[in-house]
Amino acid sequence: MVQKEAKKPRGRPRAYDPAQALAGAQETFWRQGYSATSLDDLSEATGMNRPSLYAAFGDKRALYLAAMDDYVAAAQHAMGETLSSDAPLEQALLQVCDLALGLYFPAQGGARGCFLIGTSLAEAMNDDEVREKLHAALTGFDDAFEARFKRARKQGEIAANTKPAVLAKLASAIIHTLALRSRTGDTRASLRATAVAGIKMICAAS
Amino acid sequence: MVQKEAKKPRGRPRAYDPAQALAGAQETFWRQGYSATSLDDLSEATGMNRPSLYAAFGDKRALYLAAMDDYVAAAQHAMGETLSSDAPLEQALLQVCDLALGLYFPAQGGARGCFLIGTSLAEAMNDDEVREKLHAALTGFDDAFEARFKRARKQGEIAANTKPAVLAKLASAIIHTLALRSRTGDTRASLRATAVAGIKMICAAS
DNA sequence: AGTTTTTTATACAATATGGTACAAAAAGAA
DNA sequence: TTCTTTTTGTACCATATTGTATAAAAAACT
Repeated sequence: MVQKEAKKPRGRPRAYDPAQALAGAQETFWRQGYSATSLDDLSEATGMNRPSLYAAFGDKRALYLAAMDDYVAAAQHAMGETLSSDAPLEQALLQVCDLALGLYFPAQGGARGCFLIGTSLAEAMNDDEVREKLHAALTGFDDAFEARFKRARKQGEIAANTKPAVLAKLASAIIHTLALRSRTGDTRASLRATAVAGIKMICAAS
Repeated sequence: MVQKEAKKPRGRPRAYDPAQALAGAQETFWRQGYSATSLDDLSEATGMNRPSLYAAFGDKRALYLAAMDDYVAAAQHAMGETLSSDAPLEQALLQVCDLALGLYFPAQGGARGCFLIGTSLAEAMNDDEVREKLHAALTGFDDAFEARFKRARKQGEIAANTKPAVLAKLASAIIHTLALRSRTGDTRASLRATAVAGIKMICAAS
């Protein structure tokens, strides 16, 4: 246990939970996009009033960047966990796709696609930091796939003359098409079928 | 010739060219996104003042929808032309990717990615008509690929037991990853390499 | 109890934004 | 020339939006 309630802070206690507030803001950005989300929307989604929002996260842009970081960190972690399992390559890749589909099709509230691709892509041209963060995130996913393909090659799951970096880009392309299409009205089942076909092709070609 | 200047209209002549104005508005939406583009931006980009904009296109949303239609029609047309050539499958697919890359990396002004994926995806959650248009556009690209794969199967370019609809989705996935990544800072050369690898894999697996 | 510290809640200011009214301008028609 | 038609240009309105000032509230500290 990591020292819970180590010491009560001095002033009036916060009326919100920071992590929960960030999650609420993230959800709102996710659904509406960055520019189309107002501070009133964020205030309502977080349960925080305007001055508290500013004190806790800074301005709207800083809050969005924090939401990006949160999303990327969670996705990276989950992906890393999944790909580091002992499952065979094809199965592991499909598990990553299912992980993604789980994010894109939440249990309640209707399809929402990928937070990054759905919202950051539009802002990437207006904000260099957003673009760089997005680029770094996509590259990070590539790297995770590449590491798994390297292991697969070493373990003889795929041919020795295959290129892990290239296979990783193609695996990412599958994720990208899921990320897009899940936000446009495609069904989860149809996307999973595409993912299965893509993964089979990648593994068969290796 | 299709009767040029058939008859001069009655009132004061327009100070703008409608097609050129639409192109200017499209470029602005493309770079900044829908929500982040103001009427002042559009007024400057088109060279039209506000009332003329409204008279010609309706409100901001109608102008954006017109820009979507214009983009989709042009893309569909170019893709159809390219895929209807006598070029072998692999070459034709690569030509489509080069077509896309040409759009995503204009001769001047820096990379901008795909208009649809870069801007419509963010609005798709706020506007059903945008989402449906986007979905129809992506499906249209799928269909164009599928038609070419069907021809390839009939002509013996690919195996008889392949599924054109599935291959089309995977070809679209290649386009999608190019559309995304070109907006995040990837180089055109690196994306073309990914496209080549993806197309080879699709054709090899068939 | 009184002081200090931190957060909350309300209100407000400055600007940005979407959209429109209205008169002047530029053309053809009579 | 005079009238009609259509577009332009400016100004304007109502609202939305971002960001902040200020005082009350809620806690710990002395």
